[in-house]
Amino acid sequence: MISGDERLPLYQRLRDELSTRIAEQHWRAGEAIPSEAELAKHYEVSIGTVRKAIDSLVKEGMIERLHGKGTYVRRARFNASLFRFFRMQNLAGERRIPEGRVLRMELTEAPSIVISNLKLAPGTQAINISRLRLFDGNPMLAESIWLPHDRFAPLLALKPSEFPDLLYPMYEQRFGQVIASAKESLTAEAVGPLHARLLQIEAGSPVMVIERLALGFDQHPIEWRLSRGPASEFRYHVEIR
Amino acid sequence: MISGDERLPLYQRLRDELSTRIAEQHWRAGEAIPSEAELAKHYEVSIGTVRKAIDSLVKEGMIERLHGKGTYVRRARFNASLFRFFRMQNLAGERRIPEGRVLRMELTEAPSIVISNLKLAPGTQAINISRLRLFDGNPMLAESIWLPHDRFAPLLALKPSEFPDLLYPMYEQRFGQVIASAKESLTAEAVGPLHARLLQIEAGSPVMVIERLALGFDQHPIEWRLSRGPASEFRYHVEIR
DNA sequence: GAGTGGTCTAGACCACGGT
DNA sequence: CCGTGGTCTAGACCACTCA
Repeated sequence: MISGDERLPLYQRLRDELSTRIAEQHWRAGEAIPSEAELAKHYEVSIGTVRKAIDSLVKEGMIERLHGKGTYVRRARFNASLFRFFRMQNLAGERRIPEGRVLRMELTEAPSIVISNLKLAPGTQAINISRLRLFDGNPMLAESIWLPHDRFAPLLALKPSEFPDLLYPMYEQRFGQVIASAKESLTAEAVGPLHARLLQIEAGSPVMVIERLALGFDQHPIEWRLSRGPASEFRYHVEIR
Repeated sequence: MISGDERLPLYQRLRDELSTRIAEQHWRAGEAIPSEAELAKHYEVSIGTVRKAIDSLVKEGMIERLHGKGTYVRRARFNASLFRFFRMQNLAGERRIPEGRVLRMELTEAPSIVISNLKLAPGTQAINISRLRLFDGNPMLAESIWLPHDRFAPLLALKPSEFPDLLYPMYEQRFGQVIASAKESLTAEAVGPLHARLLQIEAGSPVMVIERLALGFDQHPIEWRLSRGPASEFRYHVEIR
């Protein structure tokens, strides 16, 4: 027996049910969910219906099938996504993780664009982190990261040197905040004096501007960041169908 | 009876079979393919297998299901894709088609980047079109379009004023070249003197550079174009999962 | 009402991963 | 060997479109 709107198809209600369970961390990231046969028996539906529900969750990237082993809740895997931006300069096409250097962190009143993106109440304070990403000591990206205070308060106790290069795994381990998807938007602009200095490029030269809103499984906003990098180092690829 | 590698699953061989038929224009764009029941009978497979094959073609965007009507071969619908780049400045979020003004067309030796993208033999000549796209008379995009001579030779007889605003429908109607997908890549740069003049912007201001390789159903390259537009007018959106 | 795609079932058999 | 997901079948019934 599955709850939910009776008018919806069974496999969709089952999809919602499983999706909710995963979002609630009933099954954790990296763990296997019950087998298809078990789910079919428990929810009293045919195995074909279970497969259809699971199919859609796989397509959404929430879970992962491993033939002969089971169906697993996916771990956050955003590490690679950032690399879509970087021009692969290394001959081997290496995917090195850029060094992350935190310049400043403060609790401050959130500007309106952060308020609306993180869905905060007007006048709320939020955590703002300024960070530089570097390859071989060369600045590649200047990031301004905004986090809601209520979910990330303990973060303020950290020293800049204690931040890891990749933040999302830390969000998951220390705060239980799993990034499931993100929306990005890209523009370019002539660099201003502040970022020209940070990125060590000539004032007025073109920079790519990347806005990213990172969301949890239940679509609630977790982090908003604005990044700038020298345009010459960026190339973004898309396939249109 | 379905041909193809016996080791591949049935539904995948059926997918390939249907895909080939569509690419060969056995069923034309806009027409319906046979019903699921008919296909199941003809190929002597169960209807579930037919549905799985059709599912994957739908996901690829080659065909489209219309409940109660049939399954149709998709028409090229690239008109909308270009708009992903434009900042919607109109309050209503209108999707107007920008005017296309052909500045120059010539048959000339293809540069190496065109050779490799269009898979031409070295030293081959190709058709090059310079075109400006405008909104309300304001230049938005300067395009340099490259086409293989063998497929598009009759195009050279056209006068600049005879070109339509949208080229892909013309490719389809006059040359039987259907654009099925495209690969794009985005960068930004400081504008050079030539494009500054064309786009009527200040020399050195940032422009978005969009490279697009347009492909047919069988993945052969049909058109390569390089477009530049003022960065302030562009915003590109992506969802990462 | 005839014909289409959409949902759902119950079960057989295969391919793969571990023990 | 067992348990997992992957393929495939044959058929019932529903929802939608159009004449």
